[in-house]
Amino acid sequence: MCTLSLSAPSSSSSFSLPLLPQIKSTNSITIPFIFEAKTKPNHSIISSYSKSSNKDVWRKTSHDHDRHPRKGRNTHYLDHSVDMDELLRSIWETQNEDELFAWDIAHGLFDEMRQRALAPDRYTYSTLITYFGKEGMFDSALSWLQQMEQDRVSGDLVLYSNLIELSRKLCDYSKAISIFSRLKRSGITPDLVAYNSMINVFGKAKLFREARLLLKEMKVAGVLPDTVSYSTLLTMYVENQKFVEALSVYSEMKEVRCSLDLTTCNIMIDVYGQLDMAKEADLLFWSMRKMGIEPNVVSYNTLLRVYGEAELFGEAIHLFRLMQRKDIEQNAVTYNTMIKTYGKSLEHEKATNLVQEMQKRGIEPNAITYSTIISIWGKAGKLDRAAMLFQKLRSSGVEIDLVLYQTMIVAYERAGLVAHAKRLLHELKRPDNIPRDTAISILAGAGRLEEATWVFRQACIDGEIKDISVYGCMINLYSRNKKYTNLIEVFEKMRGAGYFPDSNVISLVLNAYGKLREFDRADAVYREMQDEGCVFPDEVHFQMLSLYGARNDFDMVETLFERLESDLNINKKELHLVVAGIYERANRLNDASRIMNRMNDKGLLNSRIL
DNA sequence: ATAGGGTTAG
Repeated sequence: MCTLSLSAPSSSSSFSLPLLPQIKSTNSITIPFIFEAKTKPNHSIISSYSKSSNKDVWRKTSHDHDRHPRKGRNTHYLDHSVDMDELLRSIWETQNEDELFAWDIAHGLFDEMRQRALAPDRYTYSTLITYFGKEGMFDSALSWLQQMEQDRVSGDLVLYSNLIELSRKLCDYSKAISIFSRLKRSGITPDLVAYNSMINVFGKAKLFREARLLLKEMKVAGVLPDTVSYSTLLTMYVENQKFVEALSVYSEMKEVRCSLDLTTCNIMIDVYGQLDMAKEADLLFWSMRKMGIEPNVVSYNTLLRVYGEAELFGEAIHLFRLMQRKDIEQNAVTYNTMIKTYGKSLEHEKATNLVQEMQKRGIEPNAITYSTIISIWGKAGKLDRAAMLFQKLRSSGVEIDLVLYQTMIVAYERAGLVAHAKRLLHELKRPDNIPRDTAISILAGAGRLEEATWVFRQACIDGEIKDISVYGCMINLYSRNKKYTNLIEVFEKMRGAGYFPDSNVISLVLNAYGKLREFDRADAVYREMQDEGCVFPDEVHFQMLSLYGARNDFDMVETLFERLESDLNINKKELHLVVAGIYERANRLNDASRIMNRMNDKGLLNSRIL
């Protein structure tokens, strides 16, 4: 389990770095022991204790060696960062429960290297950053990056790629983009995998244009996009329901003779299905073998869903049983899909039977199975059965996730049992059996302002917010309810925890600052995020323009307008319309028409921008 | 010397 560093780390007196967690003095005894243990590069000592997560064992053994902590130690191992790497690995293998402990040791080593005039090189930093990052101690990892840049040690592709991957896994896409721009600024050419990661990041950040532009950039940089590049792009469009765009990417792929593979086919079967092109989906599936691609369980499951959604119930059940006859792997997804299809064809008994069948075959039903069947039973008027299952799941300790809860609430509401629905919502306030993150997301999603606020505050105090999306949920909730002060409070907590806001959050935050007439702070956030290398969708820039307009700061409107006008990525027509609109609202009609004329002069009226 | 990317079910 990763532990996230959630509190804003404060600087410690012994080191000059910003962003450092405070070092607990009680841990200091452990550092000498690490030095002792590695007196000779003797990994066995460390690894033998690394099996134990009990720090007392460490201390006891340290004592057994009966040496003075800071005397007579031999630190040859510090000459090479490989040893450092090995050492850190050992430390982390102890699964130690305290991140400050790890930080303490790493810093002790680092300090030691400095004292011995051993210059930390990029491998030292790479090791530190990778390990802190992998442990989810992202702020610590970044502060090492800062230290590295201060030391004028240049990072390399591996290091930056690691950081990008880390941000991606934490869903901190703005940060990933920021690191990517840092990478390029330091003169490194990303390779194919790095580019593909970034296509994914831009997609997740919903920066569609930037993702597509990356393909062009790759070609310029001499890195040819491959099947993964294209399928990443396809996925981006699919995730955002832009199926027509996906089709166009697919045809471009074939145009440039980029080869198809299993994943691409699976994605495209899905796309055809979503576009109600079941026939094409069917055709693609059954021609895969001719292309030398063996369909896998994902291909089957996807086609199964396409059949179901097209109400081709005969085909669906036929395919489902064909898989069994031909001994093709079936999994929970297969069953869940088929159960859903039976729900659609109003055969809820058959759906119920399938739940039993999967259990008999050792395929464990999961939260999706349960919420599917609860929903089916609810619609079939078997609410008692649904409620009983839900109760049983809760008492059996199965993790109740967000959708499962909501399904049951919706089932109650459908049946007119509003009191029951309310009771469930109320229970979320007592987080005995539900993770706080989950509870907050449900409460916020259900628009329960007070309950969500209460649980969120508690969870912050207890340091239980582990998921960046929780902040987004709360910010959305406050925005919907025009609680701008609360919104800013959440935003500040989010920044304090080291997270970067995504474009949606930025946009809501700028809006909130605008409503509170805190224009300077809006401006500061906008600049800060840009300095960090964040890329904004056009809307965010336009919003900032509007804020300057609302403050009657037309100098800033003009300055930003000029800058955006020279930015190739901005939609120029919309930019002019937005600025003209700002002047119009301020009753500066001369300026408005000046902007409109400028637009017409440039022939932007009918131009298509990317 | 160090690593890393894309697909299915509520």
